[in-house]
Amino acid sequence: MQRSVKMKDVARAAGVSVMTVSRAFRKDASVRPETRDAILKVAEDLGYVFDSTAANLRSQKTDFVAVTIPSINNANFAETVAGLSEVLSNEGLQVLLAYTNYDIAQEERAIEQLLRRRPEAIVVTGGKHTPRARRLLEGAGIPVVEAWDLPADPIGHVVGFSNAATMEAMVDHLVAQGYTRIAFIGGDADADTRGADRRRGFIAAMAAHGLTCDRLIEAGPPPISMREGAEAMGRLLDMHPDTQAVVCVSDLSAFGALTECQRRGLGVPRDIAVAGFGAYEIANVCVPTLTTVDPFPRSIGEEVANLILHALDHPGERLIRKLSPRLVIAASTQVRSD
Amino acid sequence: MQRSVKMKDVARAAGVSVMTVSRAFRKDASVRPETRDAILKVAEDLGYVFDSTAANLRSQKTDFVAVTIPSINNANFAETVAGLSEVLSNEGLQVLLAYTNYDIAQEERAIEQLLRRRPEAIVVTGGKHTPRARRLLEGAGIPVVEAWDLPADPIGHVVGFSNAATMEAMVDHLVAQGYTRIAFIGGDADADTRGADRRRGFIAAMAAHGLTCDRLIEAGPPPISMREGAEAMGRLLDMHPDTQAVVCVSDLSAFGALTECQRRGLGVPRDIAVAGFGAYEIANVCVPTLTTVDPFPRSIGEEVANLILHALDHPGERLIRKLSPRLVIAASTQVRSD
DNA sequence: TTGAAAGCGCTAACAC
DNA sequence: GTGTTAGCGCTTTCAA
Repeated sequence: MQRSVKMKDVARAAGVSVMTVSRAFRKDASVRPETRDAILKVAEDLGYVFDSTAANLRSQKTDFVAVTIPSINNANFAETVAGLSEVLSNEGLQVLLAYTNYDIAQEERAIEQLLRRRPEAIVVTGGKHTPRARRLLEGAGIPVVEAWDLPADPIGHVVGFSNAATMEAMVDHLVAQGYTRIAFIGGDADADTRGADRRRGFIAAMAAHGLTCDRLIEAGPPPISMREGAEAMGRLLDMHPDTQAVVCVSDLSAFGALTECQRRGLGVPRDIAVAGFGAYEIANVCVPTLTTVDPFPRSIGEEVANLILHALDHPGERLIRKLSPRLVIAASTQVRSD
Repeated sequence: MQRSVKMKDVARAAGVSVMTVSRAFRKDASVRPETRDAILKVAEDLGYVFDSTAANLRSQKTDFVAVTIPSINNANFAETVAGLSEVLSNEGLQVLLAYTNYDIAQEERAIEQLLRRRPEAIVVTGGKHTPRARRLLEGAGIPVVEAWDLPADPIGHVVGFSNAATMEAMVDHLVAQGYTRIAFIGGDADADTRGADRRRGFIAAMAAHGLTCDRLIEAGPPPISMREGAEAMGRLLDMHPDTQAVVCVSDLSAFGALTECQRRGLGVPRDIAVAGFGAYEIANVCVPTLTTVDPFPRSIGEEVANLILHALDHPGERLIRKLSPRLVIAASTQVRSD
């Protein structure tokens, strides 16, 4: 089969002008239906594949939406991207994805590369960026969406929630269950900004209840794995054996912590309560089920997509969509009453 | 900041021709170092962002590598994409990702859309495609890689392994442990071809040992979740309470099955052995740790990337890279000897 | 509904 | 090391 069959070749074979072939490939253009069918058949027979690169240049439209996420290997961000892709692909838009590895310097590089592709809009995870990244986004001339966070000084649109505030509800719940010696397991404070916000929220919520906050365990650089969660739990139990409850920065580390309790013969929640964040599937399947926070990651993606579609039609508007994660109370933090 | 600052504007501001600006943006081009630095500074000050769409058209190079995966929300495929992206991005190549939802009709549409973007190479997961998808790939005139499988009739290059063969080692191990009444939990036979291959391999391996294969549990359309694994395990235990071991199509369903045993008060491996596939992190963290098969998903991605880099320099060669997954024996299938 | 001419913003090719 | 000319494969624009 031929490489580089062009519109011109299809046009010649179909006995029409290139412009008519061009129209035949656009669903909204006016071409006689029989002409279109004939052209598409000829194109298929010749093995013609439409060349977007040329169309993009001439029409100054790429139908790309650029997205940065910290890591592809994270069920929450993957869900967001899945929701985003699904909505956008129905509108003929394609996601162009880049990873930042939880590093704003890498984010800056990713943003620069992505903007060169001339996307219609760009979505970044989180609200902390290098000054240059911020400048690039501000000057891009396209809708910018910051997701998964509520930046104090947004660049453009926002679809997110307060990571810190989710910890209030969590600590309130634990205190209501009678726990007072509560620990937090999380990553390095500065790298994963959403995790750091949760830690900050945890500390604030403990203070609001007049509780001391002397059990903050560092589990290393993000993302915190199950194994790191288990190791951190081991250190916590060694240092503070009288801990009554532990909040983990994610369900993955929480599950790791849970297994460490299993290995040590500690009952959850009988001897110690464990909670996570993210409403990963495992939280709902493991034994006991894990108390967690559901940030509705797929909805975030869908909301971002809908916001972009709206913003492309209504330039100038700035939309802030504040979402409300839900505390999901499960067996791992509930005092049994039997 | 200005939208649509072009090379021409940078050239004028820097007092050089556009061609010199063009050269300044290519690391290999010959420009006087001082000239380049001056140009890049002027460009940054003007807020110029290089336009790939124009460069791509003129140079007939996009630096895209197209990739289809069944689902983004799968740690194994995510690892493959991560390995692929990392190696390719070092060479200035960017991954353009599309999802198929384990559906070859959707794969065909994804391939068509991806080829319109004129990628330098295309990677598809698996070796089963619609006739038209196959024709598109064959006629694309770029390196084609089928990954995660060993197709009987490859389109181009291959980086994969025999999913069926992995089950031989698994069944051999279980039989060596003394198990004979062994079940398989998997998805619908036709959708997830890799899962179907594992089931086929399981059946063949059982036959090779002279064992009957009357415990094949259908857990629904792929991907099989933890929850579906748990439900399938429930059905298995209800129908065949004397089952001694169960092989699950993935670690996620295996973990679900494990939790179902926990809920029913069955000891693993004391009362029943459980094994999975994929070497997901959970297999190495849960209690007991799960016997599984490690297909080295990140290596698959890295191998694919290296193969593509080689193929771009050596057209005409056809490379078949056959990988060997490793059986990882863990606590969940080992008869305790204490 | 269809066609002809012009050009999107870069870079290949060649000249100096 | 730098500049000039032409053109990548489409779509915009205008005309019929």
